[in-house]
Amino acid sequence: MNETFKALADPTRRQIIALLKERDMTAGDIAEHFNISKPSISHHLNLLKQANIILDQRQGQFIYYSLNATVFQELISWFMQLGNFGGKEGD
Amino acid sequence: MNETFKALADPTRRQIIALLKERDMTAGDIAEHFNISKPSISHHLNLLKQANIILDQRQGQFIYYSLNATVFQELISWFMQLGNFGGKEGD
DNA sequence: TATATATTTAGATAATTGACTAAATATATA
DNA sequence: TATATATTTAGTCAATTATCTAAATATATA
Repeated sequence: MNETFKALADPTRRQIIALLKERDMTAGDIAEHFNISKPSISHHLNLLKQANIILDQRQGQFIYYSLNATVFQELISWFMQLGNFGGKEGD
Repeated sequence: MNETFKALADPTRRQIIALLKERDMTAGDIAEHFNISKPSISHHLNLLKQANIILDQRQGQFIYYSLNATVFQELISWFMQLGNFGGKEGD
């Protein structure tokens, strides 16, 4: 869980997540949306992968990245249990 | 939003959140649950406060900290829109 | 006022992190 | 095999962060 939160604690990585929400993309496609070097993007992708937030799948020369919805479900659960959201209001 | 995610990206701070989920506590009460110095705890509390995750309220010599549920609602929304969770399964 | 308790602020330091360039690896194709 | 493209790995460096001790501030009370 710590890896996951740390992975989310960076604006570039959250932007990558936002991009992957729209469609699966290659590392190169993703890199083109930023002003930072490809190795740096690769590093961010790696952290997101370690955190289980994204999945990768090689297709020939390309590696396609996609979101792993499962992790977001878990995160939502984590937040839900904090606030007793949506539950019974009885004290 | 970045401040919020960064505040969550630390195990000590998430443990503080877990403690405050149970009941409001003074800075000293919180510090007793950890093996780190009070100034360090104070620093973590400050980051959580900046991130709007906790609220503080002085009562005499003591400062009581409590969770700010509003922020968690916002975070849940953030995650929800990523995965189209719980929505229409069409497409 | 003087003293005790609760907490924060200041300043220093070691560890972590995000960025870079250069080099390596994997695949496709001539 | 040789070459081109896509991506990662390695190594370095500056900025950020978590921690500490010492000192300052705020409140309560004798």
